[in-house]
Amino acid sequence: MASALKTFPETPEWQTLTLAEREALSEIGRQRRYRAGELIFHQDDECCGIYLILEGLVSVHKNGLEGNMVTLHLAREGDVLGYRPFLAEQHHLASAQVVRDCSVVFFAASHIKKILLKNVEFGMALLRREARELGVAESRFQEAVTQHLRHRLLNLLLVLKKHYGSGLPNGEVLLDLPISRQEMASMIGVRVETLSREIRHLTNDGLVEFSGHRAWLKDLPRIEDELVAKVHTH
Amino acid sequence: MASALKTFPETPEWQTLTLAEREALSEIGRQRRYRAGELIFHQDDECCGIYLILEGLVSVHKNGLEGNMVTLHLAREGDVLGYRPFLAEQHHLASAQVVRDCSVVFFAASHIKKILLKNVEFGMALLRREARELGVAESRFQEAVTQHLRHRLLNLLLVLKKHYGSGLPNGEVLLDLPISRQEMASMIGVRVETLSREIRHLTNDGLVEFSGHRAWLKDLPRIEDELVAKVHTH
DNA sequence: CGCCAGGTTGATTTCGCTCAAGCAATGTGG
DNA sequence: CCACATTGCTTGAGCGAAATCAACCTGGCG
Repeated sequence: MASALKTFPETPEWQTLTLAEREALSEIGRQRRYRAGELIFHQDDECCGIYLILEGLVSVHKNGLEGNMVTLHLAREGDVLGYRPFLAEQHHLASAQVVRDCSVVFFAASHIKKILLKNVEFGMALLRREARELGVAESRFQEAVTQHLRHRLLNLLLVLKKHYGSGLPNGEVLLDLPISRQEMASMIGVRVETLSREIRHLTNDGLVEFSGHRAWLKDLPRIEDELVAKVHTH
Repeated sequence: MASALKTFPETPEWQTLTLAEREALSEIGRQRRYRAGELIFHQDDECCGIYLILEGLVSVHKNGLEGNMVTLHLAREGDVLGYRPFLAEQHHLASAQVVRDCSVVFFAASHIKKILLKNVEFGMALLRREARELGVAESRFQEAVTQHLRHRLLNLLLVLKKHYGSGLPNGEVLLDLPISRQEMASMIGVRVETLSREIRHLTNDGLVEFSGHRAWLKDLPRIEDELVAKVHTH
């Protein structure tokens, strides 16, 4: 299965691998496809290895005890799933559900561990990656607890802009949202209805415009202003 | 400064160190004392190394743009501060403020990095530690966003119980709270007044009793029940 | 003794949730 | 092709939880 060889993404972690290691991984990686809606793994499942997404989109979410769900990540082409429980030697603490059809390669934990023990650079890269992820998680906690919905939504839009936004000639930005309102809501920890209302408010304020899964950021400077200055002009 | 040698805590990370490495660290570790209220490092400072707490208590908190503060950790004897920014190669994203007088050893980043590159087991232990921390952070986000104050407060009390609780003969638990209401409130992301009220509610329900910095968990079974079953009997 | 920080309480407001309905787009079976 | 479900999104009314603002304790401590 040499085809997988050239598919390793250009991330710091994979770049630390030697040619031999890449070839070995290509041999043992099990590739398969998932359709939208399928679960790649489920919360509380044992973690048997990691998943490299070659193509598609996956949402990683966490369920509370009474069905309360929160989305932790959107994982796309080039992203790796399940490395946290693998490194923590824990069961999965979240579920991975396919949003758009996926092609995924699975690497068994034992193989990755072997590389980790031999290739110090690989471990260092993972340490860095994890540490940054932890920083993001802590910021998100801070934001969830201190910031209003409006702020969190604007923030989410800017995050989505990175991957799904394209600049228009007039300076506005077009977002091709890959996810439903439900998913958006659960990323910032609110109900769908509340999200819907807040979108209306932003629209009324002339900051954005929504139509289905398309969104325009009409006034990027003002959006960014609000996020840093937090000047409420109501 | 061989005195520091025997002070390495019995955590998985330090246990991976060889005798030679411990001795080397003891040589280069700079020990000093901090008084309550002092800052060990400040958000946005450059991260120059890590801090091992030999004694005392430190609160790690993060400030938003408009003075909104959230407490991320309480670090005690044996805990390490600043390893996240060190591994992430970022500036500090939080401040560390002394709650109770501390004795702290500082290790410069370059020395730790040297060990990391030589001792794979040390790196693996850190990977595991970080990954678990990340799991905690994600759970906290989930909890902050989906759970009510009451739930979060009960949870906090059980967390504090681990280090500051002592069982009484009658089955109750006595907590010697090391922190102020302000600090408690900022750990669960609410205002002090709101915390105060919730404490009263819990007291009225016969679950706890508070007096200054002492708290009794009067009915542990019911507290634990509420946390898993989430049966609201109001 | 008065001061002051930390803590509590009360009144009011605001934000987001719940419950319920409506609506548009899509699918499905007769 | 139409009648009818289904699904995703929006809107409204009312409610409840926590924030805000303000006053008031309380216990150390100079």
